[in-house]
Amino acid sequence: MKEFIRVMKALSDPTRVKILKILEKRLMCVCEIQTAIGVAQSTTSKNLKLLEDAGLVESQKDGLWVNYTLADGRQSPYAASLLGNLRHWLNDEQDISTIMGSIDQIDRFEILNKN
Amino acid sequence: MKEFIRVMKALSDPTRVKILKILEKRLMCVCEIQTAIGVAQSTTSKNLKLLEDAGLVESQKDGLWVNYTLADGRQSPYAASLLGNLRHWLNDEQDISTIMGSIDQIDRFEILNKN
DNA sequence: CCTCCATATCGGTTATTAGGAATATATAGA
DNA sequence: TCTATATATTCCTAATAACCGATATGGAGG
Repeated sequence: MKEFIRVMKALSDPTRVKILKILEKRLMCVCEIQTAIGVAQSTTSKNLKLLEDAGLVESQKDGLWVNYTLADGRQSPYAASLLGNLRHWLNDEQDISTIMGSIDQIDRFEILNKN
Repeated sequence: MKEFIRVMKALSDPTRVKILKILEKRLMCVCEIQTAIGVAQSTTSKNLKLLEDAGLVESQKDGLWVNYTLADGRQSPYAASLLGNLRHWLNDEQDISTIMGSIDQIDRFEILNKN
């Protein structure tokens, strides 16, 4: 039950759903994701942690970067099923398609974090 | 997006998931559901409203009773898909199977609301 | 060792949510 | 019309969640 609830909770926030949708396109580091969805770095990081705990995304360190991808679904059947559904869902949403269209212009080497 | 989020939010609470699981067995009125899951009447009613707004359950008045059933899915494709998945999911959970096993002993004509 | 940079974590604030008790609504029956 | 009953709604409280700014962590390079 807890595992199921964790997945549903992770999916019940627009910011996190947006993250999952852009990761359908390609692997991204935290700062690229942050740029794409437009929230603070700490918020991005925390949301990614929630998604990872739910088995929806996976991370891999690469030097200073941490690259996130959609999970392969081995950790949670609920996550696997929902990730599959999400591929067809929400693609027509204005919100989502705008963000997904902007991804090609996002490049980690051009991102400077302003503090 | 809002529709999707509503469904996910509705599914991210154990009490509401329990309600959906017992409705897989049969149509039930509010007081039967309340008895099955063991929360206050107002809580039951409120959770049913959330489930109905998400397109996961439907209600029909029958005199004083209001009977709830799982929705047919016409209102929301997200709800339809998740309801389908839920049928196979969580059946082995201790929590769930106990509640589902108790349903046969619940009868609206034997329920007295103690205030 | 010192600094820079990407990411993670902490602290605090505000908004949302779940729950119960009490009250309101509506239907059925005397 | 009066009463009893099932459900919905309101009000309040406690717990949870989302967000940001600030700080901590840890790898890379000088």
